[in-house]
Amino acid sequence: MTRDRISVLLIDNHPVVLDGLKAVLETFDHIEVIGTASLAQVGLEIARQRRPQVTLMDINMPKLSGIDAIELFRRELPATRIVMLSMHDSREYISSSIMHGAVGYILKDVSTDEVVCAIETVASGGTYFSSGVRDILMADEARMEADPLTPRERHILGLIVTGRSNREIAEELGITPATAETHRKNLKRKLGIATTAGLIRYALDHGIATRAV
Amino acid sequence: MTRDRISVLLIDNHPVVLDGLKAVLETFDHIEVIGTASLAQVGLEIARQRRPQVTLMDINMPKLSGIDAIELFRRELPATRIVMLSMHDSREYISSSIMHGAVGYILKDVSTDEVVCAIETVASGGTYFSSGVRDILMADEARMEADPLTPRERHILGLIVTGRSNREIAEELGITPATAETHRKNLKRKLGIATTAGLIRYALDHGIATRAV
DNA sequence: GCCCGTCTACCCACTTATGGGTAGGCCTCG
DNA sequence: CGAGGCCTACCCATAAGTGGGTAGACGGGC
Repeated sequence: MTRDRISVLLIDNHPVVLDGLKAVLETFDHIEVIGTASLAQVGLEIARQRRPQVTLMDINMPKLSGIDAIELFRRELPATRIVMLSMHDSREYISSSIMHGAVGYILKDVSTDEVVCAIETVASGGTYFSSGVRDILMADEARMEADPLTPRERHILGLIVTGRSNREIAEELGITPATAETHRKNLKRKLGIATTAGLIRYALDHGIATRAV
Repeated sequence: MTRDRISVLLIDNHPVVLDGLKAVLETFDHIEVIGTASLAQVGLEIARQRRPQVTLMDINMPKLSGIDAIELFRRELPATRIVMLSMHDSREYISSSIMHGAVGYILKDVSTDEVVCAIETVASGGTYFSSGVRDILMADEARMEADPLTPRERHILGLIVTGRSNREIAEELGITPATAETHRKNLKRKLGIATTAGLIRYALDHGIATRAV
C-alpha cells in the first residue's frame, strides 16, 4: 500500500519557504514533491488530482487558514496525512491543528532533516511534532496528569470505554443525553483528542479504565 | 450511584422458575425483586416504572422472544443490565444475546448462588456467563485465536483503533466506504462484539494494534 | 466443476455522533 | 460578593455509524 516514494504536497504562502523546502526535499530519493501551492484552495485542487500521501501546510495563510484547510482536506482526502508548518508555537494553534486532524506540527526553525523525518513518520502512520512543539504538548500533559479530569468526566470516560452511547450514559447517570454529550465534548477538548477511539486509548493508557470488564 | 440494594426484575414464562427464583432471591438482603412478569411486554412496562438495575430474562418466550426484548429494553432503558436465562447452551443464542446487548447468560441448571453472583457481577458493571456458557465462549475464542481474522480485517481493525471513519479507511485502502463498512460489520459479527469501543479493546488486547501510535 | 472463503459493493431505514454554540444553577475560594 | 470551575441542559446542521440484507468476482482446494 505504501508506494516506493512518499508523495508530498507543499502549501505555504511564503515563496522562500516553499521553494526552499521543495529544493531540499527533492534531494531525497524517497520523497517526491508532487506539487506546491501558495494558497490552500490551490493546494486542495492539486491534492484532488494527485492524492499526496503527505501534505505539509502552513498554518498562516490568507483567505483560507491552514486550520480550516485541514477540514477541507480531511473531508475530501481523508487519507492524506497533514503536517502543519508554523512559525508560532502557540498552544492554541497546536491543539487546534490536532483537533482538526493534523498528524504533525513542526516549527519552521527546524532542520530539514527533521522535516524529512516528519514526512517519513507520518507517511508510515505515525505522528510527528518538532521539539519545541513536543515541549508544549508535554507541559500540557504534565498539567493534565496533575488534575486532568473532573470526577464526573472520569466516570463518563469509563462508560465510553465500555462502548456506551450518550443515551446509555445518560440513563446510567440519571442525566439527559445532551449532558452526556457535553461531557464527551469537554473530554475531547480537554485532552486534545479528536475521536472516541482516541479517548478509549487515553483511558486505557492512564488507568482510568481497564480492558478487563 | 449504586443503591444499597440491587433491584432486579424477573421475566420468565415458566411460573415455576419465576416464583422459585423470586423466593430464593428474596432471601438475600442485598437483592430486591422489584417485579416479575411472564411476558416480555409486561416486563418492559414494569421496567419503565421501576427502572431495575438488573433484568433476568428468559430467552424463550411466546410472542416476544427474549432476544427481541433485549432490543426494546436497551432502547428504552439502556441502563438496566440484562442477563439472559436459558435452558439451551446454543452458541447462536448466546452470541446473539451478547450481540444485542445482554451482559450475562446463565443456564437454568445453575445453582442459585450462581444466579446471585451473576446479579452482583453485572450490577457492578461486569459480565457473567455460567460455566457451561463460558465453555462455549471459550471454544469460540480458541477457534478465533487460531485464525480469527483475515489479513484485510486485521488491517482495517488497526485503522479503526486509530479512530479512522469508514470513509477514511476507504480512502486509505482504495476501496469504497461501503466496503469498509462491510468489513467493520464482519469484524463485529466474527468477534461477537457489539460496539466499536469493544473492537478497540479487542485489538489492544490481542496485539493487533498498539496504543502507541 | 463446484463449493467456500475473501474481498468487494450496494440497498434501506434508522439512530447516533460531531462540532459549533449558549446558558443557568451551585459551590468554593479569595 | 465576585470569579471561576463544575455540572447541568439545550440549540443547530451535518456527518457517521448501525443492522438488516444481497450479490458479484476471484482463487484455491476437493
